[in-house]
Amino acid sequence: MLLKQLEYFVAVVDYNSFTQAAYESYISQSAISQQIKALEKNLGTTLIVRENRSFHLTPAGEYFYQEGKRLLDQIHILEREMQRIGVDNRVYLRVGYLNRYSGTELMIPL
Amino acid sequence: MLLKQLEYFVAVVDYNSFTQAAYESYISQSAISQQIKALEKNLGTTLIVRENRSFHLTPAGEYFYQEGKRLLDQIHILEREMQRIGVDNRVYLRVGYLNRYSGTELMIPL
DNA sequence: TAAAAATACTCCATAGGTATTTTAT
DNA sequence: ATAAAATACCTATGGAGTATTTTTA
Repeated sequence: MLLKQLEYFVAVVDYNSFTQAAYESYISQSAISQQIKALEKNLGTTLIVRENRSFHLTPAGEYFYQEGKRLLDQIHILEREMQRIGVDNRVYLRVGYLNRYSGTELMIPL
Repeated sequence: MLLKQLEYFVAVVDYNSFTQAAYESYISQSAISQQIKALEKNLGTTLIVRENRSFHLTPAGEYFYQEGKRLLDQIHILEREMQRIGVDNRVYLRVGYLNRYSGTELMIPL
C-alpha cells in the first residue's frame, strides 16, 4: 500500500467525490480513479461501491477510512516533527518530578 | 515520505547494517543506501551519522525509529485486517455489556 | 585485502497525464 | 446537455539493479 493512495482515498471520502478529491490533491481525476482501484486491488477488498452517479463505502471501506485517517494524521505529525527537529536540531525531553520528591539530584547548586 | 523508505530505515537500524538490511529486504545494498539518503533529504534531517565503517543514529534518528516502527506496526496490522475482511467479507463488532445491566434490550424472546 | 557504504550509470515499472467513452441525470 | 467516473493509451519520474570506487579495519 502506498501512502499516497491512502491520502487519495481519504480525500475521496471527505469530499464525497473523485473529481473534487483530485482537484484538492492537485492531480487528475483519472489518476485518483486509477489509484483507488489499485488500492482496492492491493488490499484485496472493495472499499467503494460505485452507483449511478455517486457512491458509498463498504463496511471494509468505512473501517479503512477511520483507521487510515488516524494513521495518516499520526504520520503527518511525525513528518512535521521531523522537519522541526531538522531546523532546531534538538529533540525535546519532557521532565517531570514527583510532588513528594525529597532527593537532592534536582537541586540547584549554591 | 514513502512507506518503503521507513521500512528500509527500520531494517537498517534493526540489523545495524545497510548490507544486511538490504539482504533481508530483498533489494540491493545500493538501493537501501539511496533510499535512506532520499528519506533524510525528504525529512530534512540527518538520521544516521556515518562513521568509519559503521554508524550510529542522531537524536532525530532515534526518535524517528521509535515512532516510525510503531506506525509501521499499526499499518501492517491494518493491512492484514483488510486482507481478512476481503476474504471474510465481514467486519467484527465487539459487544460488551455491563455486569449490573438490568434492561430488557438484550433478552432473548421466549 | 576484505568488507561495508557511497557513487555513477542505466533500465524499466508505474504513477500520472490527456483524451475519450460511458452512464445517468 | 451536463457532469462524474471509468478506460485507453502514452509519457516520464524515480525506484532499483550492476558495476565500480572509496575508505578503514
